[in-house]
Amino acid sequence: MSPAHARDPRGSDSVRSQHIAGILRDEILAGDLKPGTWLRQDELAARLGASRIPVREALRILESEGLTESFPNRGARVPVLSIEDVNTYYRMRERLEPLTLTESLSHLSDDHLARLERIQDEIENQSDVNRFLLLDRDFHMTTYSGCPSAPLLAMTERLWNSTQHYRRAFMVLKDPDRAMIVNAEHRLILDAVRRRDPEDCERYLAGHIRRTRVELTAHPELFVADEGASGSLRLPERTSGLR
Amino acid sequence: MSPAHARDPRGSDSVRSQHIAGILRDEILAGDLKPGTWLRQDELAARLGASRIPVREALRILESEGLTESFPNRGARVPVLSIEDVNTYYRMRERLEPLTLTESLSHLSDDHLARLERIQDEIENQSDVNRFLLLDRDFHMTTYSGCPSAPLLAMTERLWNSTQHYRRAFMVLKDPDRAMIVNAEHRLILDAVRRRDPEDCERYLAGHIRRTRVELTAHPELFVADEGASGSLRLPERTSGLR
DNA sequence: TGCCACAAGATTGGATCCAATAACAAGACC
DNA sequence: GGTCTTGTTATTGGATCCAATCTTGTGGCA
Repeated sequence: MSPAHARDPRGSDSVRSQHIAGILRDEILAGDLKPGTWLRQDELAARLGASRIPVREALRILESEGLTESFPNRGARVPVLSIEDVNTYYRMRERLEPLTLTESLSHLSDDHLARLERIQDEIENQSDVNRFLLLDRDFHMTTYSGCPSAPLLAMTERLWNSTQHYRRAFMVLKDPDRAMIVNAEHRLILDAVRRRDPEDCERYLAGHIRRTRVELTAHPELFVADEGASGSLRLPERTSGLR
Repeated sequence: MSPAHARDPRGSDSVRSQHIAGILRDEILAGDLKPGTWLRQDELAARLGASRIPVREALRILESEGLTESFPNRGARVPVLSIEDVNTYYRMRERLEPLTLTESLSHLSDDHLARLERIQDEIENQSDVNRFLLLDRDFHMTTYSGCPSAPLLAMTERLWNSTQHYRRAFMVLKDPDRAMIVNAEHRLILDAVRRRDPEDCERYLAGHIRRTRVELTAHPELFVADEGASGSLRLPERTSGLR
């Protein structure tokens, strides 16, 4: 995965705000910017050598991807999720991603399958946490890559992005059996994909996500009460009523 | 539903960009701004009496809600959805909204139930298309209003917003049986909600959405090939690979 | 001591001006 | 005649400055 700020200058990154969004996206997903971190426009502008305008735009772009949240007159930060939030995100994933996968299924080429095989092989032959996170994401996204619906793909990616930090926090808790279980699940999914069997795809993918959710939410210590990062501040009350 | 631009000036609309976003949101959902319409920053700034900066921000806000889409150096427009897009949005709804409803179920008060009863009564005693669209949305959103998860609620609302225009276009095709069917479905959902029965809630809600999808996508004439509105322009190729 | 008013600093929001890019049209060259 | 090039115009993107808002610290007062 090439870092966004190293792409072809004539790509969509020729627009400064998208370039900045790419850098911040990488930093958030890599864990350099943790939940609760406030993203000051001044600071970012200085650090990235631009004015605050493209930084503002970038923060909006990231907000639309679920990677930041912003409060009027108060700024933007990396969202802090409660254990309930993460639980719900995973429940959403359990329902949505099987759809993404079945929509993708008939469009996957043999090249895709070969690539999946390679990725899974590598997953089984390494043990670095960050490497696993990258490969795992790559594995699933490759199974989804045939999905012809851009909105469905975007939503899927958004759900992954939003929970990335907690997935990482969970992974550092070593568990001797986990690798074996994950690999078994991946192999079953890969086999169902190879057979183009939508029912088994849904079954094993939903199971994979569900089991991860159950394990993840069994560790409440991964979720700080709320902002311990910087600035104690009353969060705006939740807009409950949908207007 | 009070129009956004008439809210308390000390509300979140005290920020100009959100005020503008509110106005445009209403205009898009009301059908005044149709799919394919380009949203020129200059024009909007002049019409709404502001500079282009808050307009830009507003367009980003709307983009994060799925109500507009923007292309670098080319501007923003109301998205034009193909019949496949709408089909997929509805499939997403079939999976997600039953979850929203079951999450909401245990938090719904008797007041909510009384309100649902009133809304459904009114739905059955009127025949105006726009009034129906408002009431129908109100009915479903009220059933969801107990959902404690803000992201899930936001995603649900987003899916509704994105397909609003096509729902309206469908409604103007008169069908003598439709009202009866919709009312029967709503009554079953309402009953299941009253009984706090998550299984029946899921069943009847999923059926309701699915039947609507099937009927809607049986009318390909509702979906123009692509932009017939203004400006023929090559759309940027879809970013297929998810990086 | 506890609490409210008020002022100073920090931070975001908005307006204006300028630069960069894209769509469009006219003309040169083959 | 067709295609490539080259200005022109419309439109978006970015920089700088100023205004509005929020946070925080200080002091008065009961």
